[in-house]
Amino acid sequence: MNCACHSDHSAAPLDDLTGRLREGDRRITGARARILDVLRRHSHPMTNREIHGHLPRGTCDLATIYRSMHLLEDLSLVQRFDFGDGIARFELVGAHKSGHHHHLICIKCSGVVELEECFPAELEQRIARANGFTSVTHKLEFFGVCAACQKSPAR
Amino acid sequence: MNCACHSDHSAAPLDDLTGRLREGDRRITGARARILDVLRRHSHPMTNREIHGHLPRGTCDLATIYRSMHLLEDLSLVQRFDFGDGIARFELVGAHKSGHHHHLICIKCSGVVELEECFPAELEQRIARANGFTSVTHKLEFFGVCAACQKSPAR
DNA sequence: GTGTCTGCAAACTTTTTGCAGAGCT
DNA sequence: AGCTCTGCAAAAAGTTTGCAGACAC
Repeated sequence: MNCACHSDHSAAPLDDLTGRLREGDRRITGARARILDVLRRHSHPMTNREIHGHLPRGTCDLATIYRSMHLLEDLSLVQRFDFGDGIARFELVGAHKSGHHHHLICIKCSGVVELEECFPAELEQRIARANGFTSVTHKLEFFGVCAACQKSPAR
Repeated sequence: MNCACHSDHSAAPLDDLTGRLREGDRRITGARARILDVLRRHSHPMTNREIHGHLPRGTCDLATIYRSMHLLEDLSLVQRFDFGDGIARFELVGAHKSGHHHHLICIKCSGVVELEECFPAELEQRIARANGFTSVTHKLEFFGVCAACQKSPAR
């Protein structure tokens, strides 16, 4: 597999966790481990509320999840996605070979497909150069109707 | 360029306004005309708060702008964009040749460049087919550092 | 005149923040 | 023990909604 990342992705993110947290004088807490646990069991982006809902109730405050996601994002352990509804969604980095990827979302059932395809790099380069921009990246998500929802008349 | 849009966007939006509103038993009101006026003077996506700020104060309530944007969006007179910060932005359809287009946004100064380039249509087709999806569209925005901001050390 | 719109105020949602006590090392 | 983290509650910020009066046709 073509992956520019140097770390061993087969290692569970939890293994990296200790080291990465230590660097920043951060602690390994029950809440953070539990959050990563939920993310590890779901291969698609989740909202903070969804993560909260998948934790045993009373186990972790919603505010703690918001704070944890900021931290985990800074540590590059999770990636933030935006499906256009103004609600942040997070996915574990390493669940897919490369951190950068996109999604195909069903507008009926909200089902998500993880995509390998990406915006052509050399076209992005051309756009950047043509406009004098540097460090150009992109946000890209696809929306459509999945096979199942095409059949169901209602919904 | 690869643009899947079939409609003719060259007609001025205001000309369409009367007809389109009539169809739905809607009125042409001062507030709506004023909002379109502001949008016509700005070629980049604006937030509702920005639109509100550009209107003579006391002229139009923020709630009215929110309601108007929903209406104008339904009538396809305005297009909604999402720059990833959870704030809706709107741009007049017809300000650019094709309704469907994307932006290149400076992460330092928030400057916006309107782009002609689009995600390759036949690659999108392939993604749709490979996953059994139909009616596939996409949201795509680019982020980088503009020429001016590359020079200014601070900021 | 009739039905749609608007302003105002209140509610709702997502996200952030202050603070005191609990937890990790 | 020392500093970080968490829960709770309150506060931002964007957006939506109910209602009575104003306005378009």
